[in-house]
Amino acid sequence: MKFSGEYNVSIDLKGRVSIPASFRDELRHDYEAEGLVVTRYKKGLVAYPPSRWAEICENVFAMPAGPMREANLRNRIAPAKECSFNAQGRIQVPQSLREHASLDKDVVVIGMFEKIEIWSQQAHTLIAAESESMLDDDAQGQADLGF
Amino acid sequence: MKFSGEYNVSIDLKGRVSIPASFRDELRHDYEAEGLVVTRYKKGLVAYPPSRWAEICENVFAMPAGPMREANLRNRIAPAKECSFNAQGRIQVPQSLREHASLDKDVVVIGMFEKIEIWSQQAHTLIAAESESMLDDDAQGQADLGF
DNA sequence: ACACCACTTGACACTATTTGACACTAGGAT
DNA sequence: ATCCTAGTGTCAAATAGTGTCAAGTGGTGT
Repeated sequence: MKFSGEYNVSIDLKGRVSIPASFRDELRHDYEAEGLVVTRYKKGLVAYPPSRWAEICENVFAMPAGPMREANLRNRIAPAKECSFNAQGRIQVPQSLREHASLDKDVVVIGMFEKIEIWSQQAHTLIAAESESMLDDDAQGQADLGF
Repeated sequence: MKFSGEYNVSIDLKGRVSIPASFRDELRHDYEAEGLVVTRYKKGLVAYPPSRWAEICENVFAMPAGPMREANLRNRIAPAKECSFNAQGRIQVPQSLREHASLDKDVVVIGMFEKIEIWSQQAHTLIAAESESMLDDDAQGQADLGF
């Protein structure tokens, strides 16, 4: 049922991140993929099944030339790397992406249905707090949604 | 799979820049080239496989005489230099180009499909932050693209 | 509560790639 | 002619990435 759940995982000393088994199963069964395409996203990273990624690329390539297209190419498409799982279910995240997301030891991996987000624990705490206060401020919206 | 990925590389004390092995492989296999043509581009540099560069030159030469053609000749075609790899996979970037892009110690090399961009770390941080804030401000656009 | 099992993590050895260093060459200026 | 600077070729050290093993961890079912 798509990627979901929040996992604290660790990164080994060479920069490999363990991807939870449930996500790997999901990928194998629903996408027939043995890897993920990882790229920058805000102060963290996102990962997509390769087939999803191909669609996104199409969309970006189809944009009219201009600063928006440039920005997407430079900050999303260009830094992306396809990473495959090793025997233990880890992916090697390239150094530049690790640095971008300040991944050092503890990382949080979150299933977001179509995509998977990867954050440093600090960054995740921050963004989660931000989101929480947005929700707090919108009690009506929450109620309307049925929460 | 064309050039892609973002790499932090360093420049040696004589002005040679290491080109990532993956780009060199790509060049060898898809372009049968052992070097790159480097030229100015905004506040940084771009590098093209020689065969691509030849096409670009054709296009510029074919332009009708006028200030636009002049500008392209002066700022893109004229400063270009074909650089070949040394045994360690480095290219010697001419001084004038190094100065133009303020390359001193840490440089960022980015695969942009048909071309490769080369920035000083500072310049890249700047331009990436700019692009990121553009993307942030256009949440709808990002969603439409599938991100 | 216990034993079991699957998953995650740390570690290590090995390979590939990148980097710093140094000696050497060519060309320009004095 | 000689000095100085910029560039070249090459070596070897350092760093980064890969594959794999085995110990740890947490969850499951009985």
